[in-house]
Amino acid sequence: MRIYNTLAGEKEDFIPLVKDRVNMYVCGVTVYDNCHIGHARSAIVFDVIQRYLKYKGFNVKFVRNFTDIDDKIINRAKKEGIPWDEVARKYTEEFYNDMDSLGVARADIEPKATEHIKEIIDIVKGLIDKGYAYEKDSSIYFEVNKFHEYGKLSKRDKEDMIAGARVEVDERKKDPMDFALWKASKEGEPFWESPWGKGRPGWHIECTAMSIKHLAESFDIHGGGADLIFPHHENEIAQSEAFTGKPFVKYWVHNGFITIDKEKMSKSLGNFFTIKEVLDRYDPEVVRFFLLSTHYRSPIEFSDEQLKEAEVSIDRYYTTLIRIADFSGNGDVKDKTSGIEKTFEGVVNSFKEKFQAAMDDDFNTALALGHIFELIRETNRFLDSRPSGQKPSELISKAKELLSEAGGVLNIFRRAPDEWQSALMKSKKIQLTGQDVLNKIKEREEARQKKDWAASDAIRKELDEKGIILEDKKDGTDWKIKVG
RNA sequence: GGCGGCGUACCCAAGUGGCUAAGGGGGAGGUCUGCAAAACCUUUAUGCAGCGGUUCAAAUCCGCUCGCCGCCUCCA
Repeated sequence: MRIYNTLAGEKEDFIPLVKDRVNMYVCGVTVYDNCHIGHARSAIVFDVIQRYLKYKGFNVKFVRNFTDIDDKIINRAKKEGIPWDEVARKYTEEFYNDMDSLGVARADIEPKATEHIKEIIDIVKGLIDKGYAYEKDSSIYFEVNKFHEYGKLSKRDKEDMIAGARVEVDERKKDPMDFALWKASKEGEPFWESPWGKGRPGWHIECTAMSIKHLAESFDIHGGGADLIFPHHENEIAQSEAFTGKPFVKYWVHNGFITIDKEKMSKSLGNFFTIKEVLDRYDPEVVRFFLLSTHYRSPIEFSDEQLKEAEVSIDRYYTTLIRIADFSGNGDVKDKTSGIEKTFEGVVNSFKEKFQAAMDDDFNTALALGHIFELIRETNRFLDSRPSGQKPSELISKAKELLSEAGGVLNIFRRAPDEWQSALMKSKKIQLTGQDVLNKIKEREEARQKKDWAASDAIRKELDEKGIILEDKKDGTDWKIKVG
């Protein structure tokens, strides 16, 4: 297995610190507002990574934190006129609502910053004792100059950054690059007692405290969005390695951004969609599929067109499932082994290997989906050849299992076709009920018996305009939701 | 200004030295059908931003040019 390691700047063989075990920490969200679709990408990417590692047989311990104390939370509380911890509680709940919809599994441990104040204070104390941190006006700062490897993750040196002239000037710091480990609280702000007076933790220190506590001083994978590389993860490395004297993380994994008109989706630009807004129009599985159809490190352009394509793709899967269910095994081709069967057998037998090879190569979900659709196409092709006998039945059920297994890793393709149809009715806000449609089908069938094609086609057209497609089959007429 | 990434068909998107450049969507033609839909078949990049170079061999490595984006500030 190979993983792109931001620290190394290239793909590396994945060798966990302890054989067969993976300790993994992913930066979660700051709970001050509803999540947007960019948060969904990060959550889904690491959800799939976590699922795949478990699928491969690793004993995975997955930690994803909540930042529940921060300037943004305090500001939000002021704005809404409610207590800061009420803001955190509310948006933690919203986070769960969104992530549950999207099929993002709960992490094994989901720690909160405010539940680790003691651990944070201990680490800050330790850093002061070791000479890496200093106090100024009851706040504690990490002295970046003392940590000589500073910049090794983001690949830059201090001079470059200062030349950027965008470093915030804070008179209390010895050096503009120094960052706060502990912030003295201002009047009216939330605080915890500390050896330096009333204050609260800085942003970066919580991840050091929580990852060390729940995983170890050194662990395997640390993930998050690419925008966390600097300063957040760079600072985590500095304070963690200064504190423990050990390498902090072996593999740093970062997901790319979602863009709108080629620009990064972000709160400050205002060009974002919340998860709730998107889920109002598309089924969660569609969103998930869309996000997995591009490699996790590449930017992905958010667009209706692409979401509709994802919807069509998923529908193709469920349509094939229906065809498989309809397969009787009593085709009229008595033939032993056709060329089509040989091809199908080959695709079935090589699928798992190809799927795993794709996922083993830095979690290439886009390639994995390509293999999935090759299998779907071959399954349809084989079904079209109307095979009969036991071997075809076995091959088809094996194909079905393989699709289901791969879908399980990506956490898509988990429903029955009729559940998918119901979900589409909801997301497309179709007003008709199933019974309405059946009545129309019956009416049309009567017209068809009389060979009144005009009346028959009028009904088809009427339903089509309402988003319903009719499919005439040998033993009756089926209907489905129009996708795309 | 510093650092980094990207540019593959009409659209999306894999592919980072070597069989005929995955897969999906769209278009065109066809099979099937009362007509459709679905499915399948054929077709849609002698070429991977451009120009040079390395190599027996490059979309893939190197150099330059053009274009786009990100990070350097809270940010998934």
